[in-house]
Amino acid sequence: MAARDYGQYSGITRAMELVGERWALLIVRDLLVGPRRYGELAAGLHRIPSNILAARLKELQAAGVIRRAPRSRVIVYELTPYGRELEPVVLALGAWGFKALDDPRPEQLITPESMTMDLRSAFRPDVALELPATAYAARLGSTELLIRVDGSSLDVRPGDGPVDLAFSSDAGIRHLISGELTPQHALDSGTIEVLRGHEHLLTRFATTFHLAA
Amino acid sequence: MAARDYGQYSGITRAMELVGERWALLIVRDLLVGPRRYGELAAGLHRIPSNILAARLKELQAAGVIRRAPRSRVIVYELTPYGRELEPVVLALGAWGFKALDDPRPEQLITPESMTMDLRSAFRPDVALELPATAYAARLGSTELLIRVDGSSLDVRPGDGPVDLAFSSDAGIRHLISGELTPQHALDSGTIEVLRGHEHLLTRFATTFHLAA
DNA sequence: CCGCATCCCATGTGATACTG
DNA sequence: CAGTATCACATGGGATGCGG
Repeated sequence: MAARDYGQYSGITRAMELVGERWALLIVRDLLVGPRRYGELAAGLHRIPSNILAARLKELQAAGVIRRAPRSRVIVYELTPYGRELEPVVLALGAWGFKALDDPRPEQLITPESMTMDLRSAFRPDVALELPATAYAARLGSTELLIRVDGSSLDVRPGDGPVDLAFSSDAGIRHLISGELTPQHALDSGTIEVLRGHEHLLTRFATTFHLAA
Repeated sequence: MAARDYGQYSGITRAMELVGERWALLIVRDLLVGPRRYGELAAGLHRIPSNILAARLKELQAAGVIRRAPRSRVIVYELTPYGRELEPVVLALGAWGFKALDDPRPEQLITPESMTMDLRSAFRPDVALELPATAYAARLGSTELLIRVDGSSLDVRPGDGPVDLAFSSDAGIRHLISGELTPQHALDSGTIEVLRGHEHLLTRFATTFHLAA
């Protein structure tokens, strides 16, 4: 149960002891989107065995990363302030791993939480600041997200609504975000289909969410 | 041998599949300091079993994170350009874990590589830019580092030399870096002993290397 | 000697079943 | 719904061997 230690006294080894075990940072990732119940975490990480989820939740509590909060008679897990300080770590990992994505295999799912954090990883606040506030609705597979960019702030949540640009896409959208695919090519190839709004807003999207190689 | 996957299509899960296994990011950390031979890696990560080190090196090569390079008739491992892009991840993890350090246990070692990366984690380029170029020599336990700050750039390497301030310290230096301890208190309590140079340069050190809580 | 490979055992993980 | 219990198995840890 105790996190095996590395026999070194350093910041990185300490971090690995606290959140380095399998699944731990994915739990943190999902909790960065918002507080979640046990069942919601299990659903978002659909391959995690329940005993492992239970074990990780205990370890992360002991490490001071998460806490159980009673919200209106149900138990939810949420990050502590210290746990929330893992956001730069998760975003950096997401940005790095995003570039190594290849075509999705059929059994690989996209959850609202994972897609939200991927968008946060790719978000460029400095670029967004120069652009007018814009709302997007994006659909990948079965997950629909409402993406609101206003100044340098980003808000992502599940669902749909009145937006400036609504589009659906397949996983090829990663090439748009990495700059390997122009918005026009993404449209021509059918990777992205605009449902509502002006196509030219896709360029704004691609500059707002961008991970250079 | 194949990294077990998480069944999700996202940047973070991809990253965890590539570098999420035990010891992997510590190997990356040490290689961020510079190319290393097999034996040097094994020495720097003194608790790693040799079979695990060999397995990780193969996996990291397959992942495109590291490569074997022949240097003057010996084999060294070094990061690929893509592997070097893990630096923000390692620094963020180091900065986060550093704050969770408590007193070192007797079996915990400080290696030149771990200390170098901890210093890089705490380095404030924007602060350093406003200060005159300064060279420090720091000793913690048996590791001696020569730390050169010039403008916004930082150079750390093992050894000693002519510096503006030379000091030795125990692990209590973490309180100086986190701001819980003033330079004066660090000196008074014996946590830090100035060997050469002016004591007031310790304040400069503490503002250059700082991790706010 | 360095750079691994092999062996064996302890531990962590995964799948499933089960309970308050 | 929120976990526990159980058991088979994969991985990690430590010692040792071995070829170039």
